[in-house]
Amino acid sequence: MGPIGTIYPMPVAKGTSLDPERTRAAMLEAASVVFYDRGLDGVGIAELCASVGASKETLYRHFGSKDGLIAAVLQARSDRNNAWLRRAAQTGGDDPVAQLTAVFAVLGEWFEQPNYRGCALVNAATQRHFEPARSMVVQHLDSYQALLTEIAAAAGVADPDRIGRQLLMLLQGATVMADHHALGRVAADDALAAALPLLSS
Amino acid sequence: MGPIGTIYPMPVAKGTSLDPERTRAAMLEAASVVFYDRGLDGVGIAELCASVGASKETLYRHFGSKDGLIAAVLQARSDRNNAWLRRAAQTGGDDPVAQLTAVFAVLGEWFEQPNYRGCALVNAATQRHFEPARSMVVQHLDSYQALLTEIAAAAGVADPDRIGRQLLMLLQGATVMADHHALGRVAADDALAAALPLLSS
DNA sequence: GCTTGATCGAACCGGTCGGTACCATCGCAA
DNA sequence: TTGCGATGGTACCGACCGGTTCGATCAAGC
Repeated sequence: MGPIGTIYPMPVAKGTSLDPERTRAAMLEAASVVFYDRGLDGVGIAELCASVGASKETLYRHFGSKDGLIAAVLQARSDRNNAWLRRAAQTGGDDPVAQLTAVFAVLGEWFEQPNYRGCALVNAATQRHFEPARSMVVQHLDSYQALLTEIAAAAGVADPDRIGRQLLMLLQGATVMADHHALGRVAADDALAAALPLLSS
Repeated sequence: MGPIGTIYPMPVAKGTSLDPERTRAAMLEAASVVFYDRGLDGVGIAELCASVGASKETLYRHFGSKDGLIAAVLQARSDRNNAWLRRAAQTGGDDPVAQLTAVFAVLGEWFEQPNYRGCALVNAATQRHFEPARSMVVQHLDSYQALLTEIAAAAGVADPDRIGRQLLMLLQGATVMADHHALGRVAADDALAAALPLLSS
């Protein structure tokens, strides 16, 4: 594993303020990419700061600690992924089947990206045993489950909560298999095929 | 996280040979427990050796390196888990439905164990990026998938490979959800309920 | 009894990492 | 022009970790 490519080339030299928020966002984005790709413990603070052309002091002023940075990264990932899925579901209009199909369609696109490494939240909870990660992954999965339960309820199933859990199982199972096997879009297609009958129960 | 409890109290003092194989097995067992509970990087060689009353030199003579120890631990885990599932499936006799029901029944028991932390192989591949873990988790999932595909084929489904993948998705999804939520046996029951219709397709 | 091999315990080494401190620098506002 | 706040760069610290080495110890076989 080589060093990180410079994502946000800070143009100016030493004491430029530029914009604290932009610096913070650049750190967040770089950390998000590299933590996802190489793991939470696979990259040090020094290398991360060097990749964005910032100093460690600046990072610690913005995030307080590495755990603080990790928490911010995971929160941003969770928010973005949830927005992706909900926006996809909205493209399905009022039809629950179309909503679910759209959700698994974007999952399939995600699975085929070359840098796909599974769910960042679940991975983080596995890699680190500090509490923020544990609670954030639970909250993250709850958000997914809420969306799937809404779809199930709209389809008029007998037990929306149960169907929501089963749909989330298929989603998470496909996420894992697409990571370790090179299934790509096939994983999403298989999951959708197994999921659709659940909406008619 | 306190120190590791002594699992295999070496009774004798210094130069006892006792049995090299027993010493090796004790190290393997202790490492398996603590790696699963606290993560591959969450415990050091020194603490691990102290917990079994062995010296680092002995560990390195048996396993060569920490990665060698990890590989041995993962191989043992994979073999044991596969044996569990296959033995469970055999209790279902010739009935594919009974076989699948038995498989998810043992999964449910596993999920409810207080030290349950998800699939050790998948977790390991997430925590470390060295190749043995990557290839071993693929082989591990392939073994699961082979069993499930056999069951699907015995049920006479149209596309056993596809059904096998879908069953594995449910299994892995339940494994993840039982870890992060406190679902326990419910996860296995939900997964089985979603899996059974797949055998009639 | 002597040799051989396995073992423990402890010291040691080189490297890495998270985090802190200090200073020179720069933009910007007064 | 002056001062202030944010910054980059660098050195540093203490802790931990994987791995090696060495001497002392003990059991077993010849």
